[in-house]
Amino acid sequence: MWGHEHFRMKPSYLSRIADAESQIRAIGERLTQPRAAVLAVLLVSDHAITHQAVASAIEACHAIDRVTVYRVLDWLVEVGIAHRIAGDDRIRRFMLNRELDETRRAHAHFTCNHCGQTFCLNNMQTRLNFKLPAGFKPAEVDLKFRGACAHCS
Amino acid sequence: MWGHEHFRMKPSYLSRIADAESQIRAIGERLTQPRAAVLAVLLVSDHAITHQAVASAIEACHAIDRVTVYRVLDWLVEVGIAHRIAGDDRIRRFMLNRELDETRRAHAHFTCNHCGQTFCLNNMQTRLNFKLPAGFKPAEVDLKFRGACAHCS
DNA sequence: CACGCAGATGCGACTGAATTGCATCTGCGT
DNA sequence: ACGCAGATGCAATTCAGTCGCATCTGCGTG
Repeated sequence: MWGHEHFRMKPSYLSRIADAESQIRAIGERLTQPRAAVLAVLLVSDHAITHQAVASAIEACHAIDRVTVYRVLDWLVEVGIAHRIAGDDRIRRFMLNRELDETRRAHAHFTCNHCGQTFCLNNMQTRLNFKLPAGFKPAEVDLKFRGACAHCS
Repeated sequence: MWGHEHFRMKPSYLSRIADAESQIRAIGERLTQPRAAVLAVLLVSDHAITHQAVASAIEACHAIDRVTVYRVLDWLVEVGIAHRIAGDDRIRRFMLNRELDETRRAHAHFTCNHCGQTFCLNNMQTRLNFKLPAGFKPAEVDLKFRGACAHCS
């Protein structure tokens, strides 16, 4: 039920290395091979993936250190290219930001109880009118669904 | 900034041991000393607390095994007395269910970026009208806020 | 009230995600 | 081509949570 994180990830991320490189250059950050590889892996994934999945995908082609993958993922979050999702299983998943400033605004994620995948619902039409207790000032909102995804239901 | 999980927890949970015991008996479950102690700790906490915080609170009075605390917390969730909150820091926090059937319905939590505490906003008036992509069938909804809490803002 | 046992506890060892320290290497501006 | 700030690789470590197993105990039964 779990553990098949990448079955909907295209066979290779190599085709997107060039895209990744130009995206990194575009924001004026230092371009390195690990950074391009990690970003390329995220580019070909349509759902949030774990550090493990990223590392495995790259290791199929190049040797790369696990720690470097951790650091590059953190860096991608830092520079605003990707965001991190804290799962109930204590494993962090990463996904590209499709919209500008997505990190600071409201997120919506859907985790499938069957295939275990986490999707990012950025195109969702949501209006939540909440009334927080007095004094509570939210900076970020994270809306998380659990259930059956479109492929498993 | 982090690490002071219990500053708003009353000095001792011992005054609530009796309450805890009767609550456990009321649901027809086996009453043991660790179960009463863990439940009593949750009873005196107004926010979600970690396994660590529960264990420390009890160890100040009785000796108790870390693993037992884990098992009792899981058991409390299982029987519907408490619920678990997955934090961004990969640490699970536990809190009593104030309303019946709270576990299955929508949750709302607020994590303060200043004091690190997680509050349960069960009295929140929220109506979220969301339109998920076709085929996605949510079973649970979890709404998480991050920002400044009433005491830190 | 003693007995028996299912199930709870205690203890030690283990897992696996994530982090840290440090030596080495490399992208990139000069 | 050169130099160095910052990125990488590697080994060791941390820490929440889990597992296996021996022992103990709550509680129903005779």
